Parts: sequence; C-alpha cells; structure tokens
Amino acid sequence: MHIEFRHLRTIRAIHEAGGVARAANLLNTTQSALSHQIKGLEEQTGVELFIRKSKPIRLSSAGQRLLKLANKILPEIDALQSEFEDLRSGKSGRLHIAIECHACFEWLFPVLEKFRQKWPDVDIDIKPGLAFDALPALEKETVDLVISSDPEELPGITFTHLFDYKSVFISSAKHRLSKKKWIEASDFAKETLITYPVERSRLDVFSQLLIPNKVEPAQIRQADLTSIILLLVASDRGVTVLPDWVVAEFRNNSEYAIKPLNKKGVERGLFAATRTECLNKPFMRNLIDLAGQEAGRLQKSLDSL
Amino acid sequence: MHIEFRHLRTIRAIHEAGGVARAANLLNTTQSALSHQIKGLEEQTGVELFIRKSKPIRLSSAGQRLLKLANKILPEIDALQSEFEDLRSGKSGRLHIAIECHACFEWLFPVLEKFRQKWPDVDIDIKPGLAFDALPALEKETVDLVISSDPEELPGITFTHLFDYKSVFISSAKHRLSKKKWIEASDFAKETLITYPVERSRLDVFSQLLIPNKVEPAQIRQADLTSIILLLVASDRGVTVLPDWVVAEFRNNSEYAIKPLNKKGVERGLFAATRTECLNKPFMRNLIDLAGQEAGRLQKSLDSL
DNA sequence: TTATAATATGAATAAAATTCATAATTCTTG
DNA sequence: CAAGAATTATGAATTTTATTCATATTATAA
Repeated sequence: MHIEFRHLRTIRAIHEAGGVARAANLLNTTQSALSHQIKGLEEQTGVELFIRKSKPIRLSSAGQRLLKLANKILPEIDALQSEFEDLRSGKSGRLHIAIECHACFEWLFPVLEKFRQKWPDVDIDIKPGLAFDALPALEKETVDLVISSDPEELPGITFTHLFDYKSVFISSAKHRLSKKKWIEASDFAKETLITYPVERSRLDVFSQLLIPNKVEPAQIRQADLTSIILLLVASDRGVTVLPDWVVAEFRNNSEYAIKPLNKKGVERGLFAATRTECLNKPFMRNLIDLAGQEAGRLQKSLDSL
Repeated sequence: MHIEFRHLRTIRAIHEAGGVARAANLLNTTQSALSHQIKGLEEQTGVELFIRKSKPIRLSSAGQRLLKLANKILPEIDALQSEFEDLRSGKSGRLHIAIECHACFEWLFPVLEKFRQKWPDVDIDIKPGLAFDALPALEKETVDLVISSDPEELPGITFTHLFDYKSVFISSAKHRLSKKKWIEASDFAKETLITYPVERSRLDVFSQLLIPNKVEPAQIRQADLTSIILLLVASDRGVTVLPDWVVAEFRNNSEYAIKPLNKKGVERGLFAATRTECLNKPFMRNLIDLAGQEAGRLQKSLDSL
C-alpha cells in the first residue's frame, strides 16, 4: 500500500473532527475503516502517525508533518476537479485558432474581444496559421479552430460558413488603372503587386485571377501588415487586392481607387473549420455566432457607402 | 474512483516514456492496467486526458493540466517518504526537552551544541519545564526528555543517571559567613536568599536543607538568570545556593566565598527521564552519552581547582 | 474502580485494480 | 494504398485491497 489521497483526507478529518469515530462520520464511512487505514499507513511508512496513549488519539509529530502536506495537496486536487468540472460543463475550454487568411485579423479581433468578456475561462490563443498546415493541426488537436476560405471534405472536420466577401482591387487615386470600371487579370501584367508574404495559392488574387489567366505581375512586393500595404498603395508604389471588409473605412477616402475584379467581381466565402465534435461546445458555437454577427455589421457598413 | 497518486504517476510516466506500453515498463505493470486506469480516470473526471487519434497517445490540454499537478505533488510525497525513512532509521526525530532544574541550562547548552552538529535533522526544542509538570508531559509525548533531580518509579518512563553534583553556598568574600568552614540551615535565618523564581520544592536549598530543618530565610529575592544571581551575591545583596558546576569558573575568584552545605555537603544526582522505548533511538542515547561526557569534563575542572 | 467513550482487531464481505488474451486502432513501409 | 508492425482498448477472470460487522481492548472520567 502506498500513501493515497484517501489517507490524506483521513488524517485531516481525524485531526479536524478530533477523533476517529467523528472523522468516520464526516467521511461517511466507519470508524473501523479509518482505523484499518491508519494502521496500514503506519505499517507502510514505518512511522507512528498518532499518539495512542491518549483518547481521542492525537497526531504525533510525524503525523503533523503528514497533515501539513495534506493541507497543501488536497486543496490543489479539489481545485483541479473544479477546473475539470468547468471543462465538462463547457464553461471553460481551449480555443486555439489558426488563421489561413492574413487579413482576417481585421475582423477577428473585435469578435474575440467580445468573446473573451463572455467566456473568461476559455484559453484563447492565435497561431500564425500561415506558417504550417492548419487542417492537419486541427485533426491532431493542436488547434481547435481554423479560419479558411477553402472548405474541403474531411472526415471529422466541419466547415461552417461565416460570410461572403469580395476581393477588390486597390490603387492610389492617381493610378492609371483608377479610371477603369473593373480590373482584369491582364491589367496586372505591368503592375507592382503588393501582397502578404505567403504562398501564392493562399492569395485570392493569384488563385482566383492571375493563375487561371496565366498572368504574372511585373513585380511583386510583400508586406506583413495591412496598414503598411495600404500605405504603399497610397504612395503609388504598387497596387493590391484585399477583401472588401478591409477597405470599408477607405471607401470614401479620395486617396484610393477601389475596383471590382472582372466585370462581376470575385466573390469568396469564409469558413470556420472545427472538429465536428467540438461544435457541441457552447463556447465554440457562440464564437461562430459572434463571427457571423460581426460579418453582418461589416456588410452593412459596406452597403451604406 | 477518485484521482489517486497512482494516476498521477501513470500520467507522468506515459508522458515521459512517450506511450502507454513504455510507461507500463517503467512502472513495472502491464499496458492493460494503465489503459484501464486512464479510462477510469477519464470517466471519473468527465474529461478527455489524452488525444487518442495519435499513436502513441498524447496528453490533451486537460491532461497537461493534470501533469502539471502531478509534477508538483509527487516530489512532495517522495520528500515526505524520505523524511519518514530518516525518522524510521533514527537519523531524524524530535527531541523536545523540559528542564526542571533552572541551572541546567549552563551545562546543557554546550551539550546541545555538539549534538546539533552530529544530528542536524533532529528537531530540538527546549521548553521552560518550570512552567508545567514535565513528567506527565513526557508520558503524553509532549516532550521527549526531562532533566530532573528527582527520579520516580513510573511505568514506561526510565530515569538515566547523568552525574552527581554538590549544592554549594555562595556569598561575597566580605560576607560574615565567608569565614565558616561549612554552612548550616540555621545560618540562613538571618540572610537574604537569592533563588530562581520557581517553587520551593524544586530548589535544593529548600528541599534538602531549609524545609527539613524548618528554617525560613530572613528574606527571599528572586532572579531569572544565573549571572544576575551571581552579580547580586557579589555586591552582597544576599547569598545563594547553586550546583557546584555553575561556580566552577568562580572558584578562584576572590570576590566569592564558596562553602559546602553542612559538614559533609549536600550531594544530589541529575537524571535524564525518557519514555523507555525512546532509549532505542540512537540520537537519544547519544545525547545522554554526551551529557555524561560533559559532566565528566565539568567534574575534572572542579577537581583541578 | 467502574462505567463510558474511544480505538483496535479478525474474519467475512465488498470493491477495485490488475492480468491475460485478444480485438481494434493508428502508423509505417514497400 | 495495402499489409504488417506498433500501439492502445476491452472483457472476463483473477488477484489484491478496502470496508464492514461484531467484538475485544484500552484510556478517561466520575
């Protein structure tokens, strides 16, 4: 027999109740059970834990040492149990997010801000999902949510549609293309294109327009941050393609020209990929809801302009 | 089933060994046992502790939380076990001492100093044994050693003779009694007697001389510390009676006159009282040995003068 | 000293953990 | 992508461990 939590609880109860019989009451067991327990424990440790010359029995100095440990350890286990209880009830949990689309930070942050207030016990993290393959990580439970524009049929993974957006062309107002009604693939052949520093296949302008039309921009320049891309565009160092929600606030800014791609525009969907079983978790559903609401808000602000 | 130490060890082993089967090896048990264990634990807590989609299985975030606790708690239990091992082997233990004789501090301190160096893990404490009944405290295991001059026959208690000493009279060199060869009870009738602030029955001068002879000193004055008593005596504010070892260093100090009580002196023994079973403990025996050695040293220093 | 309260003990019972044999997964490699 | 290897899961049997019940023993107080 080893020292077990049972023993720690017994030691503590005997001390607090002041006697084996009273402790047995407290622990909903019999005096005999506890007596056998402490006997076994004393045999195991080889140390007298109680002074038996007195009745009720008292802790010896070794017993007090054990009590000290019990008082330290038992609350920690109780705390863990209640953490687990929160986990089970869905009050807490892990929400590690991978974002495949660089611009998504823009609308995700306000969503997460609201989410955090409602679910303070959920462990939120955002991984730069550009650096690795997000979907395998989702399957391996390294992350719990992937924001992606490319839904796939995968067993155990569910893609929930969040909203649609348009990819739009942006140049400075002075740019030669700013006079056109819409922009075509061939227009990029003589341009410097500014993009996020990720694979081409993950950029709408390539996957939806340039690659299908086999057009290569004259030059490519990369920038990390949306605001920097826009700065470069404003000073006419190049042109870019971004989701429409990103440029909502620049719509009526006279520095920029914003045009659809092709006559009818390039429309794309944004999806939340999760492990299917995670959709049962209330906080996960709530996050997806909040994302949808935020999308609606963005849409309205676009329409009103 | 509750969370048990077994489970913590299993979680830790699975994580460290990187797999259930390897962990089973480590813990000298079977893969099946561990599999049943973690299954039971997951049912109990209602939380998935492992990610089973991968082989070998990995800890989930909840499992990592449990691992963290295991890494905190298990070393503490191990430490306790080794403390108990020290206790059992006699390397450590409790040595709470009650001193019935106030002057004993004088020779006990150097003894304890030596003792501490040899037994650093023994928990030493000195209780002012004057305030309570030391022998019942010894029986009740509140203290482990009583230094006493009055051995009794008590079941379970053993008195070990440490050494004999003489109670001697001390006055200033100028005092009227300093001319006598020895001091008798009647000599105290006109004197101020300086004593420790304890019951008369615990003072040799009363129990061995004044009470049997029904003599009451003219005045009694009390002082806590031996050095203060000696100071008062030197300035002729009274006379005192102390064990001979206390005054060893003053023997050839011309300020003091030191005389035997009665023609043949009052001789007393000093004893170490312990619970009989405690005499098995090596550190207890060693302390009694050291006390005897110190007594020998004191005796020699007395003889040589 | 006796009555009373408290604890200990042994045998029977109940509960729980482990093992064994084997099924079901996941991973790896040709 | 299939087959084999490695890993984990499972059910029933077994063993181990803990608890209960009835009662003996021990300490305390009146």
